[in-house]
Amino acid sequence: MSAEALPKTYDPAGTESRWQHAWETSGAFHPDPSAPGEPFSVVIPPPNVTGSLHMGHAFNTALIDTIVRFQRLRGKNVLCLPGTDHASIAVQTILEKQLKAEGQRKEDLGREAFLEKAWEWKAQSGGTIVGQLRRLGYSVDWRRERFTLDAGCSAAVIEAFNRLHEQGLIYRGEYLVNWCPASGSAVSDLEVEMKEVDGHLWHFRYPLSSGAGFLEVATTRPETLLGDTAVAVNPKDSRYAELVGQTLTLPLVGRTIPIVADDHVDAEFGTGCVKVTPAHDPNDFAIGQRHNLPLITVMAKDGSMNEAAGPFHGLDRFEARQAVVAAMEAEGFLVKVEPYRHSVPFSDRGKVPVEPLLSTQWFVKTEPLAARCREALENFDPRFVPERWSKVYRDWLTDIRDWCISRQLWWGHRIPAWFVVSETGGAITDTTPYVVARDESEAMAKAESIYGTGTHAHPLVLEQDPDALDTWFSSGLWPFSTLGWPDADAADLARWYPTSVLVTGFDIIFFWVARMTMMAGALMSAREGSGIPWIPFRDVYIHGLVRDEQNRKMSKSAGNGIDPLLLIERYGADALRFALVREVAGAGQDIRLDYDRKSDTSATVEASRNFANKLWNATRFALMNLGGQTPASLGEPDPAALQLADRWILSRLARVNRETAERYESYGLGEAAKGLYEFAWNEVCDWTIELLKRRLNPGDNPSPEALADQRTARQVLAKVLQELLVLLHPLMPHLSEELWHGLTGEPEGTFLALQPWPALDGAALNDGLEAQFAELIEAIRVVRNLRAVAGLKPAQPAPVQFVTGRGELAQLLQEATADITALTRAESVVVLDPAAAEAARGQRALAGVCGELQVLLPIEGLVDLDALKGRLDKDLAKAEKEIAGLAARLANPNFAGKAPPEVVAECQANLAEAQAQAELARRRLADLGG
RNA sequence: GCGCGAUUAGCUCAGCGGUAGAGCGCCUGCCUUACAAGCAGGAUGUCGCUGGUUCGAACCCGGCAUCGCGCACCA
Repeated sequence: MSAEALPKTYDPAGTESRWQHAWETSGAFHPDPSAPGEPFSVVIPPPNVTGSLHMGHAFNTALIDTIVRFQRLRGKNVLCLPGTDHASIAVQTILEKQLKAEGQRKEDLGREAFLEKAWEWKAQSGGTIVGQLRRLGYSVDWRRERFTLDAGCSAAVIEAFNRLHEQGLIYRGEYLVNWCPASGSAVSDLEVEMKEVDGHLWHFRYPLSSGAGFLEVATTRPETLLGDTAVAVNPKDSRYAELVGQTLTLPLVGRTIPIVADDHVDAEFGTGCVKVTPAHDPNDFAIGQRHNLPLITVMAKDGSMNEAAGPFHGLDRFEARQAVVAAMEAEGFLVKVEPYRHSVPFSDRGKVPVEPLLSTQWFVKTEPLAARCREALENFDPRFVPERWSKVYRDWLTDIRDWCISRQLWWGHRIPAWFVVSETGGAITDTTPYVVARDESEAMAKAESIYGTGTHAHPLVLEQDPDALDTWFSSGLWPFSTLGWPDADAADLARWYPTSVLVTGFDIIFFWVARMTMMAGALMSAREGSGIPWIPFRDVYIHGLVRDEQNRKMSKSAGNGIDPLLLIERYGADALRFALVREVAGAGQDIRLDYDRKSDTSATVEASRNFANKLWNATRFALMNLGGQTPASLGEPDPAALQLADRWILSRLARVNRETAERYESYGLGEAAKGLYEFAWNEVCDWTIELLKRRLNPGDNPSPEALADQRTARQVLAKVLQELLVLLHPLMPHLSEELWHGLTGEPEGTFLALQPWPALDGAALNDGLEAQFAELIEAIRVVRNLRAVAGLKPAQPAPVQFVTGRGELAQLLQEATADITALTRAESVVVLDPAAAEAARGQRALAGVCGELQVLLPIEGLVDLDALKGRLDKDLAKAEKEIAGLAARLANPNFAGKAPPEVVAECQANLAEAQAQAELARRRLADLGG
């Protein structure tokens, strides 16, 4: 690319798609497991195929891609593996909704046709998502793309289920589960959300069987009284002590139920009597177990009342509630109704209250697995970043309940269990025997070994469990199923397991992180003897959520999501990525992305776009000034030829190189982004380029010295820019790739993405020089400020005088005279010692002080006296304020006595300087007055 | 109820023991041949409140307040 061909503003659209295409077709991110380099691997959290990606995914993507691109530059053998998740319940909900709109039910289609539709949906949604990920510039290996329901992942699920079952970690049984009537399936505890709702507390009287009165109970769910099998009181409650053991007659039903004593009951709450419905409430279930109470289920799986509900049979649970209350009132059992605000469990997906329902389901026995994970955590395995999330993880793994993994859904992994239905008259019942196997023939073999081969008239008949597995069961295998497990010899698995880091939001620590570690504990710990860790990732980097301008979590369901593509089209993928990463700071907090919904604009992303444009123009400047040369053809600058500004920026470059690498390495991504932004914009563009301009353009008939210096300036500019582009590449991959090619002239088949991280030039680091240069910058700023105060036109030259008694500073200014002239439009630059300045006293001049330096602009006749005085007054006030503070501190004997000597010394030095400043300002003011 | 986080400039957020910072916004002046998506200059804060530790606290410790989140949950 030539300088002339470069437009003045950066247009991301074409550039980004071109490099995305080039990277992918060249296989740049398709690693070879046998290639050299320390392995570094990440499996991406697979997005659900429920439509399209939102800003949260873009955020996650930006973070992961920054990390893996950095590691690639560091020479690691990097695998970043993409994929999507089948999201069993979510997708099925979507599809059923679609069917409903067409007046159909999934049963009308049948399982096979329904699954066909689901796969069609997957193809469409998955395609959209993959397109979005590509558009972000994700440097993943698309050739290894996976889907949780693909053949490999499915084989892994079957194997995992079998092994866990063999280990006794999976069992089937009848328990109270969270039943979602909307989706007609059991869900896990994690898929239940407690919501505060305004309800009622109904107080009912239950008559004692003896006829000697009543007990009063209160409930938020009157319909469940039909299934009551006891009333409980606290054993220490003297009011009811003698009633324990007696019985009541359950109203409407007429059943005789006992009064039991149980610690769970809070005597202080309400009347101290609790109706007990073991088949419809988890606490009551526990009470029922302790007291051997019968379980009476009064509700069907669709949320309606069943036969056991007698006259209420067929009513929906909420209709039944009203009907039961009415009946109770009619019979005189209703005491009162109070408004009552309480928590109700809702199904995450179905958006309806879940029903605790007795049901036969498959479970994972979690405690042994959780214990193993807790133990590993003692050794910081995995290591959470920020560390505080490890406590959240550990707490959840403590007192964990068994995990219900079966779902009455079609879309998902069908449970690899076969019922021997010939033993139970051809139907699957709760007592039908079953075998767990890898496939039907293995199941048959297993069944035959137990039940015999059957007879011709009564053959052994198997039927696979119709239910599917919880999606998170397969997601839990993701870090190893994607690498080839259960094939123990899989090259990818051998090379890249355990993965290096898992990057995900704190909202799925339980869903995913903990499930993955538990699954790995059961399935990968066999490798323990080999010395390879089984925990599926070394680090877990937890990030926050993207929130909208009103601080709400961005989500599709809330309708406040922002389509990342909208911002990408407007500002470019790099700008969006940079904006997202730059907002990340500190300890995994949420980030707020400002966004104007009316205009679809974002000031934050726009600022990043402007930064991209700044880099574009800096490179454009270089191309116009390197005389057609490249960094390689120019070569490294000769250290002996370097000027002050050269040595400064090279020192800064080396420091930024080191800092940036450290920040990328330690997940300080936001800091890395901010640091590079400041370095590039302020130090490279505002100072270095401005300082180099003069030397890059030596004018007509330049001297040999000027030509040599031009070459040095070109070398410095080329080196700084090229290195900066590498450091920025993880954050702005497309732009940096484009500019790097422009700068280096490398052919398309070579990629910045695969270059080595620039070696740290330790010799260039120079603290003293950087401090000195900061003084020079300050001096120039003071001059510019004085000019602005005086109202000088920018183009108008003015003489500049510096006064300082510090020889070293004087020498620095002397050396930089040409630079100062260029950057301050100085007519002349003179450096005086205080004695010489004394002789020149009385001249009309603008004066300013900075540190031990006095800056004078003697511009007779042009001076606005008031402005001049104002400036000096300001300087004086500032110095006096500082003097007051420092003097007070030093006057405190405790300070001198207890503070570290270097702090005291610094304080004294600062005081002396402030006093000198104040003195200078006073004398100048006096001069003006006279 | 238990736990976690936040509270700093108009906005979004850094800073986490030694005299308060950035970006955006705002004010002033500039189309200076890299960039007006820009350049130069400037203003802006009892660092939530309250005790304590310390020579010294935005920073450490105790309490309180407000907001947010997670877990648990009493019918």
